[in-house]
Amino acid sequence: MRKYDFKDIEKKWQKFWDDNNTFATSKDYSKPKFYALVEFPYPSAKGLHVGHPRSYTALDIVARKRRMQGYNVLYPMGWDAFGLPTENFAIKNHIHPEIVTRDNISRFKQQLKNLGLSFDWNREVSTTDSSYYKWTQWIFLQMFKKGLAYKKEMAVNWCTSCKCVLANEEVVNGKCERCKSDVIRKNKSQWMLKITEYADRLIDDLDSVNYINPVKIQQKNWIGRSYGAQVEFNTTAGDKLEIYTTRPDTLFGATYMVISPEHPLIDKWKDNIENIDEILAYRETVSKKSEFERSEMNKEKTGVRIVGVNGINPVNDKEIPIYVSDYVLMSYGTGAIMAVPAHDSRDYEFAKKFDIDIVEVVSGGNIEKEAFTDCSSGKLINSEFLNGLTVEDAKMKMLKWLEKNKKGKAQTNYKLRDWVFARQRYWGEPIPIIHCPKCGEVAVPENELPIKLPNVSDFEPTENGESPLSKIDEFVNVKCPKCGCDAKRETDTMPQWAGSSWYYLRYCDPNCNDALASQKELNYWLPVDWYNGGMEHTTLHLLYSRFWHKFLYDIGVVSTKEPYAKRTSHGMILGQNGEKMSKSRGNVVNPDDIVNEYGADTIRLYEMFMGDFEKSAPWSSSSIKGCRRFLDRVWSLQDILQGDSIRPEFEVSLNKMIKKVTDDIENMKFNTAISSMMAFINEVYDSKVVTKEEFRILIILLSPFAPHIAEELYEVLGYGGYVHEQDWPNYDADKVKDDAVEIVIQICGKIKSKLTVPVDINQDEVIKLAKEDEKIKAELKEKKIIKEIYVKNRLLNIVVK
RNA sequence: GCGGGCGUGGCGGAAUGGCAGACGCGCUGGUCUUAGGAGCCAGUACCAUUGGUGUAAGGGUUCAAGUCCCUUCGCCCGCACCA
Repeated sequence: MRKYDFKDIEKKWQKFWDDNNTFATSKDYSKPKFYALVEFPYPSAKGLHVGHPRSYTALDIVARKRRMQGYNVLYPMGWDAFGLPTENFAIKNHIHPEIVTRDNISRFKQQLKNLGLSFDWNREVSTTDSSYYKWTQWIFLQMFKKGLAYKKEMAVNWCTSCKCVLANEEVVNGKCERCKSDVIRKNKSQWMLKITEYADRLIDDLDSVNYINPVKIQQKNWIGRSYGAQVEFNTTAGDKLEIYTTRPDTLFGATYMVISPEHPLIDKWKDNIENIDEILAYRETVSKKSEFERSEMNKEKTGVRIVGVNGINPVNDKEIPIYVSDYVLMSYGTGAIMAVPAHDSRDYEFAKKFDIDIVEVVSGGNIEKEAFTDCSSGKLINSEFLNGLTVEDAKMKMLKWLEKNKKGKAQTNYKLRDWVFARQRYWGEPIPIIHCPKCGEVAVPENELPIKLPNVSDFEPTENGESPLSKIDEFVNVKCPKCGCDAKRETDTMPQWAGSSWYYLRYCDPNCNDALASQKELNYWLPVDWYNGGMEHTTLHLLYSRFWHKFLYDIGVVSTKEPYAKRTSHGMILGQNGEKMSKSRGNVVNPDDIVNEYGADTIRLYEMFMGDFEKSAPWSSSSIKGCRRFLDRVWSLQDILQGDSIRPEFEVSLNKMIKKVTDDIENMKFNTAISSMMAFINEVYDSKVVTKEEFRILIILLSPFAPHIAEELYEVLGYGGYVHEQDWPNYDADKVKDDAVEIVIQICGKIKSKLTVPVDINQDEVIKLAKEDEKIKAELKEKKIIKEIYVKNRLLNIVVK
């Protein structure tokens, strides 16, 4: 037998698959389809991370298995290639981002090919190709036409280093998610997408998809729907002050009000407010705090009472003070609240500090000590017509009262904000809009798409924060498509999330010229059957792409309400020391090195074996040797090959292995699938023989995990054909059971003895046999049997006194 | 603070409420070898003498709990005053 030369073997089969287009998606639409999707990578200059293959190998295994089970499988790959790091790299090194992107893609592609992943490379897409972003722009135009894309002057998150607007989601602890620089607030007119219009559907339709639970929960929390009431309070200044509350039942307990420092009524009341200087000074201090400081400050509440204007509680006409405090946000609800210190912990803290009345209106807590916020127990008190009701009933009754007396109405609010959809950068999709002095914002005619990025040498952001595109006159100056007069092109570009919001649609028909993909292909392939990706994309990419899909559904482009039928998530791979891999920690593992030293099959196997797929796991350079050793042992089975058919005494373990591997792949329990194959070959080695058919089944089961060695062995052993063409083995349900089983005999739940009995024997026989057992006899002596519990093929528990 | 998850040998991790520690790493001993950082074989939770104890700690449900319920502690992730 020749040595297991993984380098030759892997090179040989990778070339074979490439030359023969082995994994090209079939056009045979009569077959059942299976669309497997993994998040396409951002091709950074750093190259592939060992985390990438974890996700890609997992669905590669599923895809390969499904092909062998007769499905028409689409398993594509592409590049999410617009984005800041490439642009910053380009600026620093004076290389055009297009060239940087091209080089990075070719490196990534080679690295992926070295892993033997069965992607259909004929369907490769890149978000930076103009034939691709033509359709990104097209989707934007459809949103613009439906009023979902709009411009708005607003305070935006401004990264001082990137010189760029960030979405709320991209700001982490007041710092830019990418470069960690300070983020400040800046007023700017920005393109926005009205994702809030889809908030309800983005929550409610989660019921129709098979996502792992944490993903559903995170999406729901992010959207943050709450049901409550909008209530009008009169003020002594005459103006009405609107507040939002989720606890209309506690209105009788409202002892003061709070408005946000940015609230416009402050300016209106300038002349009524006796301490206006103090209020404006407070507003000034607050505005100077960065978002980060503001959240750091949340230990101690601050605020100032407005002297000269009071609010009037609509339910009892009592005058109550109004405060200004930064614990109320202008961006949520109405920017004003009624404060019920007895039943809200923030209001409680504030009231204690400013010595404001605390009126208990729900019994059951101890308001001397803390706010009572529990809604499930307690009855209303001190609340006139609500007294004695539960919180739920009181809410309903108060809502009716408010509506009847025209003091308020039911109102649903969301934490979700509209999506800031513009970046003042070069390396992104140009927004296809023209600003005309007469017609305003005008859509670029669809036949002029794509609006290509002009090829320039200077892509540094401008000092005033405008996009570098604004410096290019021939790009900027155009005629208005409507009236023909001189107009200017929009120079902002789209955020990185744009291209990744619909890439799974393009894979269905990547070369389509007259639509983002043809109806026929979309109808056949949608929805994605299984989408795996990281938890870090749950609130950004996943939400955005669901939003775009729903919009495309509404305008008739796609026929499913949801893009992804199933969403799973892989855990992170940590460094050897259990910390996140990073250059600064010096714990980065380069997949190329592992492929070189151990081979692609070994790294694939190891990443699937290292632990629970959904949990993070530290890299171990010694554990990986065990996986390599296993492949060596599989290879060496050739030494003990003897005989043809499956030996009768191996029927059971073979069928058990088939069942285990088959089921475990579907449940993403790749680690135990592999361990069952390890256990099988250990058993085979103990018998010193493997037969041709036993070996063949093992090779087929192993092939999705370690495809190169499997192809090679299949060929070398002369089974005929290729392993990837074989049918996935079925197990025989009758043969996954042993003839005899070992049954545990317990006395009062403690194991006292074990019996080997024929499978499926009945309770009476087991009890009879147990009572003949010497150890059990001794245990039962002078004891009274109270109860006998028999679990078939497992145990007998005798309870005695 | 809120939401989610987790806590099992020296390590990664297995266990439809039914034999805790599968499988792998590491370690120990043996074997083959000029050699072994290769291979193969055996052993490997803890305490002790038959036997007993063990799944973060404590309590509960059950004939039976790593698994279900309650309390506490610790770690990880997400969100940060969302009224």
